[in-house]
Amino acid sequence: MNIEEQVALLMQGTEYGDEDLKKAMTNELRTRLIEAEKEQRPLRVYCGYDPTSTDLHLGHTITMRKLRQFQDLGHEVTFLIGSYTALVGDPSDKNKARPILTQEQVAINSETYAQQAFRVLDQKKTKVRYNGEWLSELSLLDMIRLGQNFTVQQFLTRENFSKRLEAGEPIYLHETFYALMQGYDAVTMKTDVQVGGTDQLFNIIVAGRKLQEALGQKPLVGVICGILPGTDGMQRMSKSTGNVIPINTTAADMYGKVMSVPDVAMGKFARLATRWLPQEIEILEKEVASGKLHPRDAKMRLAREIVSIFYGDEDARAAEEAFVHLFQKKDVPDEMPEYSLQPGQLALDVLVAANLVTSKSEGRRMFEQKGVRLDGEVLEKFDVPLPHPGVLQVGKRRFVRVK
RNA sequence: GGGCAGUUACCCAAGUGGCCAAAGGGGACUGACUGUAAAUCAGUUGGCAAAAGCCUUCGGAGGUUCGAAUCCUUCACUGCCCA
Repeated sequence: MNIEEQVALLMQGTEYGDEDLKKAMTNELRTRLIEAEKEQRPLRVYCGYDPTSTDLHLGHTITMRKLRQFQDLGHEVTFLIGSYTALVGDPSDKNKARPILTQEQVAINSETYAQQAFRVLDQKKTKVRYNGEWLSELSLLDMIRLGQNFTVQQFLTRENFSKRLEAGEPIYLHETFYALMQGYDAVTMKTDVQVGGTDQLFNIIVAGRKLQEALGQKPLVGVICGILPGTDGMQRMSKSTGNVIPINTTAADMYGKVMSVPDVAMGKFARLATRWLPQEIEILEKEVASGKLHPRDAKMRLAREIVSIFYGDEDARAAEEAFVHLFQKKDVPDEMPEYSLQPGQLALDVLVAANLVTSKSEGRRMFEQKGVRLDGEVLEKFDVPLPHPGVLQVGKRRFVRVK
């Protein structure tokens, strides 16, 4: 791949909210790549992760995908675990009381986190480090010195803070430390390129670069990945909005969840979550735009690609088959939880006992709304015993095999 | 430290003694239509109950009242202004 192609790939899916900044970063990246090639050395690339949660979803993996691209081009990638920054909490997800993690928790979380990450990253080529390594060494005086490089105004112009200021929401002092700590990470590792999400724009572009410059290093290139929307296609994928595609699920579930993503978000998924090259995506989009390819079929390719990243080609193919079987041919899935019917058990009670609904009231509503089916037949009555064993379905996607 | 305002269901938000399980919006769910897409339409959205109804919920605790989300006391949290 020539340098221009590399730049195109590495900048794919990035978002800076400012064309000039994007241009500047693109140019700097190009320069760095040329330099590295000349000097025969890999670029030092990193992205930091706070191991606050252990359930990774697709949204978490977009920066990993970006790291992987660098890896594949021969650069040196560090998977930095924010063992210390996790204690502070990123201001970008405010208003949640964040439990202070103990060292053990951080260790455990990091372990599972990394495990899931290595489905995207090449484990052999990845350095794993913890920022507690150097951050715990900082004295108060060191911290003050770092702080001397920044003004309160710089922080207040940050959208995240200015919005809250305007809305009269709290901004805690410690939240400003977070950026400093991250900047210090970049300095310590003599970073060439830092990858992060748009929520990290400030931390990377302002804090990291400025601090490196102040301490005599060449400021890093920030590669800011765009936000992956969730299954609703609009909002950022996050657990709290309930629109996530988890990593630790089944191939079939993942396939289905990708299929439920609205068409408009397909481009973002393709650019952020697949191994596809810029030209390939372009061709795909053209075919859809010209009507040559049905959007559904394009999405099926997308779903298959994403599933195959995490579960391999074989499982991805099987997931696709199951999907066609289930939704396009309106069949029932092969695998589903089972429930043993108690003699004389009322239909409503079966729903509750089999965890198809969370309360009897909800169950009643489902009956009233004709959302309950037994072997494909709508059940009307809930206060009678379940007529016979079979596949019990609530809504479109909740199934239990009653025996 | 002082003054003022606020805390309502998943989220935003109305409600200032009974007609309040609590308006409206968003989200979510169900049904129709479809490609598990979008858009649209109809409905549901605390729990128990077939229903009438009963129970729990408006930041926490206590009180006034026949009756409290609404009034009083106190505690906690947040914002604004002053220091």
